Amino acid sequence: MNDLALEDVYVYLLERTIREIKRDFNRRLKAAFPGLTITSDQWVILKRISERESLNQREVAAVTGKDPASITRTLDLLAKKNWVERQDVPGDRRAYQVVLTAEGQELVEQLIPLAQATREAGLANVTAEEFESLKTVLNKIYSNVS
Amino acid sequence: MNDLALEDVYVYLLERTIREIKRDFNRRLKAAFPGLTITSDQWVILKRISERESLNQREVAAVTGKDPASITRTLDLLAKKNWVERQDVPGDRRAYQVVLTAEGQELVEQLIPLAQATREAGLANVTAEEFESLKTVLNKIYSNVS
DNA sequence: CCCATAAAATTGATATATCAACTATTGATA
DNA sequence: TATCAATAGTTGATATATCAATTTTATGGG
Repeated sequence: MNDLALEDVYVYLLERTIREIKRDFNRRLKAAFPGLTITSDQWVILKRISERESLNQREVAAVTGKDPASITRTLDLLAKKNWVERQDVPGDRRAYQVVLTAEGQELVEQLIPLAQATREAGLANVTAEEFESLKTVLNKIYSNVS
Repeated sequence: MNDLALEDVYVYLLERTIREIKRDFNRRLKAAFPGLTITSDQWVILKRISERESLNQREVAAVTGKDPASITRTLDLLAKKNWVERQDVPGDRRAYQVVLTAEGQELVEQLIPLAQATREAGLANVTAEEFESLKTVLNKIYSNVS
């Protein structure tokens, strides 16, 4: 990082990219569903929950790549909005099963096209090879530093 | 994002990578300088300031890719630790010039090798072509969503 | 069966991000 | 030159991340 041009500071590029992706998602959200307040982080959690029969918070953390502590707090928000519910797990009183409410289900269905469009817009003109390379490099870096 | 395998959710890959890079930096920091408490975000700001003769907070925001509001608050922390100083700008009473203190200078000098090592470790076994491709794709995505 | 240890979730402290509102100042222009 | 828009910075509200500590419950080995 010693006097590198900004474009060679890959952490900077990564952060900038993520920031803009999230901003893009929020913009689209606001345009398509004015009045709806959901963050992209909340969306990811809802979406991942919707993909499973049942999962506990630990698993939500795993499938979203987030910290269990963050999950606890974000689920509180999502529960307050009546999009998710914590249910007791038979046989393990430490854990909760996290499920979408009917309202949460409906919301996810509504937002899926927007999420897909956002993804496609982000990857427009990125070739399949480039995308593969992106994944390869990110995985390399990830395992290098893990 | 519709039922994509996790590894194809590139936002997930990006976030995961950044998170682990920062964690790696913090681990190395703690190992090499136990007792020193500086976050990787603070480090980036210090380093960027050290590279210029003088810059105002707006410019600090620009060269770090961070929000002016975040810069204000992080500079407060850095000033409290006596690593940076806000100086009046002659001719513009709205702005501050941000400079490192002697102590801040020294700290930056000390940490540069660690930052370089962290960078190199992260990019180990990433080829030059792969790195170029990474930059290309991130820039493409960035401009797609901006 | 007991106990040590692990696991699931929560909480607290702190740092950062985002966006909007706000203050103070500057600059452009009518 | 009076005014109004733009700029630099701060602040408030809210969301999220991280790490450590804590609580409650499970579990495996003796």
